[in-house]
Amino acid sequence: MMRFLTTAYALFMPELPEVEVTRLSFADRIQGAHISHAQLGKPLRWPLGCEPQSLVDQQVLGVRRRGKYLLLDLSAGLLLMHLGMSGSVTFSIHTPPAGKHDHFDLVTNLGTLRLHDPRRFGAVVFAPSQEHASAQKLLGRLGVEPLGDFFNAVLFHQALKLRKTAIKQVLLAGEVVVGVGNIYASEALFLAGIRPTTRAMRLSRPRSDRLHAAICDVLARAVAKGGSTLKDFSNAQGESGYFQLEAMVYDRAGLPCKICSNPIKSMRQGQRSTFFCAICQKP
DNA sequence: CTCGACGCCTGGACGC
DNA sequence: TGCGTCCAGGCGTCGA
Repeated sequence: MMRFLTTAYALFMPELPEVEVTRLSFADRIQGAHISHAQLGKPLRWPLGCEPQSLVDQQVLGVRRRGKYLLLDLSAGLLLMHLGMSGSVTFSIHTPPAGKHDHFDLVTNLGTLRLHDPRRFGAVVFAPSQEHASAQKLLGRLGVEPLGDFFNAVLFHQALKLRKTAIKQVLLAGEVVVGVGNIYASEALFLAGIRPTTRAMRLSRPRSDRLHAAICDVLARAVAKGGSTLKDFSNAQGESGYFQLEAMVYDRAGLPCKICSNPIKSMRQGQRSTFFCAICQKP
């Protein structure tokens, strides 16, 4: 994790907590703003879905989050933003010239919302409404919010019983629960003592309960930590600091487990790196 | 239907 | 120094 903390903030992988903290960093300040200009840079993951000009004169009614999507409610539609794996968003009174990796500006009377994304896996998509096909294509299959009221142990276990795939893949797929990316999936499974390769349907109710609790715990702690990071940045013009909990297993291959000292193992699952402790995490 | 593989994109690490 | 190669990954898409 230190490697990430010492490298460029822009290469930090935004998972749900980072997106939520980003939202918190500007949601209040942009509410009610009138859009005066919208500008695209290089192509992002998906096309905007409208001419930037058609965003002008709309009002920003509020900012919500669904999974890793930021949802800006506009007076005539919905603007979906995704940070991909290298994106960051700032909301600032000032509008400095766009840099090499600044690919979207939403200029309003209250400030400029800017997406900075070196790898351009991120996206900004406009949909006439949340129910519109262009929005539902992205939001329609998302699972429950892990920090919301509907993420409960009973339903979680029921959903897992229907999946034959490895539990880590199920978490990453986002169809049962959203927002758990590659880092927090490894971390939550470690906290729950579950081997990432264990098939979801094989998890007993008690183990499923432990995973449910671990997901809630790791994400809530990360949001809290991000919130405190945010406070430190609040005198700046809304830069959202990236942050991460100190990892127990992620990116620690070969290093001693912080619980049992056995070397952390790494493997590939579905083209993704997975880290686990073979002693602390049972199949 | 489910499941796994692929590709998009760039910067940093690393080898020669 | 400079170049080539590999790697990181969210998630839609495609093929089996």
